[in-house]
Amino acid sequence: MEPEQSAAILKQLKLKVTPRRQEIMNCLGREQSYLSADEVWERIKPRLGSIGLPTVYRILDELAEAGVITRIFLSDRKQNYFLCANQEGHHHHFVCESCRRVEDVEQCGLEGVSRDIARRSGGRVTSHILQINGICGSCCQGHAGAAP
Amino acid sequence: MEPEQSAAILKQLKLKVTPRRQEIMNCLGREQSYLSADEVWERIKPRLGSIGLPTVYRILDELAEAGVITRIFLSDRKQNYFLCANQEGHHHHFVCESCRRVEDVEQCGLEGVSRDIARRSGGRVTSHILQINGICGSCCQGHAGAAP
DNA sequence: CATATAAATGAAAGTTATTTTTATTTATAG
DNA sequence: CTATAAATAAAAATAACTTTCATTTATATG
Repeated sequence: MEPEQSAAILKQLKLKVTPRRQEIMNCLGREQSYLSADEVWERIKPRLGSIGLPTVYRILDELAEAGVITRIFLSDRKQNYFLCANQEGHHHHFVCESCRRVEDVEQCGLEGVSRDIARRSGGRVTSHILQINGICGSCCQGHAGAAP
Repeated sequence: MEPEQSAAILKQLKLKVTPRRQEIMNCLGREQSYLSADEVWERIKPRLGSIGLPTVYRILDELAEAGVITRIFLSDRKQNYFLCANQEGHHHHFVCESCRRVEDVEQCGLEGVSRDIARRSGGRVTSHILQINGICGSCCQGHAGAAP
């Protein structure tokens, strides 16, 4: 992720463009997989001299609330975050349980569900969580049958 | 949930049929909304005389892993659990952000996604998380516009 | 450019959900 | 009934995450 892009995203969110925020976005943007708050911290510390862990938590939470980064749900309770190169258009993610790589899943098909809920019960849909888990192509080939 | 049903479910999972496990399933089965481990603990303590909190955590985790109960994802990091009366057929849940009630969502439409991933990248889908959040019908009517 | 101000961050301490460990108890197969 | 493997209690530990408040910094405005 280019510095200009992260700056633009932050400005759009009415957040100040600070080195910490940009560095966190750059760090996640370099990865094709998700990272925990702790992992982000370890990676950006040398680049910034120093940064407090609460700052990392705060920024990750802000960006996730704003929808810039995606929370990845795993069986351990830790929160993990992924910054998708594709910042446009509603889509979801396929998460490889073996190598942690995240791929886009274009198909969503939840517009129909929202309509159904509204029609059936008079309710209103505000958000949804969709995450596909599995073994990615290269992991399937690399060690066929090694899936958990 | 009837005692016979919980016993049958536990036997099918090769888990011992213990009073603690049954009481936890009964407790969740009585609710139309999700509960945290702590809430389950408070509710079953008087019925069992005493039970340790780690036991509650262990049993909830077992049942969730087995797919008998569903983890509900909220913005606070706490784990919450829901036991669906409908134990047959693949489906998902609509969670009311206002009253915590959980309703079934029959439509899923993820079979196509699995096929797509397999075709496009050679990957394999093992599971998926889908949760619809919103305001349920009665909350919408009860206090129209009171949604967060 | 200078500066006022609201937002952002650091540092340290605190909170709490969740887990681990080990000894004891209990469900169940035979 | 009895053996045994699984389940539970109790207490302590862990670690993810938050809070607080003093200090610093980005940025709007003159």
